[in-house]
Amino acid sequence: MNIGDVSARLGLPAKTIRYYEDIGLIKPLRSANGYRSFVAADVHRLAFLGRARALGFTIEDCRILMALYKDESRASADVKDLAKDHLCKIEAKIHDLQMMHATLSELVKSCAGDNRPDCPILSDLSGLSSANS
Amino acid sequence: MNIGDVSARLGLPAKTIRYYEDIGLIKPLRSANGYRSFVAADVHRLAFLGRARALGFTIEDCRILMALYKDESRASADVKDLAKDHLCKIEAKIHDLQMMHATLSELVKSCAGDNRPDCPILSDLSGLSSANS
DNA sequence: CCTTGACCTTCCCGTGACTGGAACCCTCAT
DNA sequence: ATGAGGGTTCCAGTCACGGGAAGGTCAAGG
Repeated sequence: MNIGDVSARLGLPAKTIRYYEDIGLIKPLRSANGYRSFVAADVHRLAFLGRARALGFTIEDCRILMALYKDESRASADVKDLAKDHLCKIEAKIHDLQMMHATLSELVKSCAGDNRPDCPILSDLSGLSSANS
Repeated sequence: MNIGDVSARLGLPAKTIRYYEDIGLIKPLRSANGYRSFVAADVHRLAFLGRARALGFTIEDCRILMALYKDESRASADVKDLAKDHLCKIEAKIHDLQMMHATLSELVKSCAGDNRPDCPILSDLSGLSSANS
């Protein structure tokens, strides 16, 4: 299989696949013409990568996860710890975003949104702690 | 005021302040010795920037927001539109993260986390759609 | 006067995970 | 022969800074 076929089958951009080879995550063989030649195992690794990335794991996490996957004597605790760690980071990000969302949606709600210049959003950003309530 | 004072007062790293000057967000004067010399207006702009960035606005959004702030004939609708747009992006990110969180926490929950190798997390990543239920 | 240490300056490289684009090669059909 | 549609490499850019080197400046202490 050429890179285009793999790309279409997995929904991963060819650029991304080349990048993954660059950083050593996959090592596809080459055809006589220099084209990358992907076998089933390569496709499987790429699919694994795609799913792990879709869950938000970093590339380095993926490297570790694939090593654990290959290691038949792994402890599932190691995998779980990695996943829990990642889960914490996700939770932290959600929390941060929810804080922003709360503040910003308050401001948006309180802004008239007409053609007059008065704007509580700008007032807040400029440091005027809405002293009109 | 020197950069260190401003940095301490606003909680913005000096590096960040220099970067903001680099990209034209602020234009502090220089003392005879070449040091940046911040006046109240600069500090105010930086504080504005700090708050906007804390709400997750991009630098380019900040540029627009500061222009709107300076423009006394602005329409608050323009500000509100920008903020609503940003709010949508935040909501999208939260949504994505919550999807990841849901999937991943299910997987974590179903993983024994002991010293045996069997691991539903790896099974899922490898493409085995948990066919044991 | 000299030194020390805390500031400040510029400049360049690195981050993460790609994406875009240029310049070129390979293959097949017309 | 020529064009379309693959593929290849390499370089630069993204975003918002952070790290660190090499060097100038300033106030205090010996």
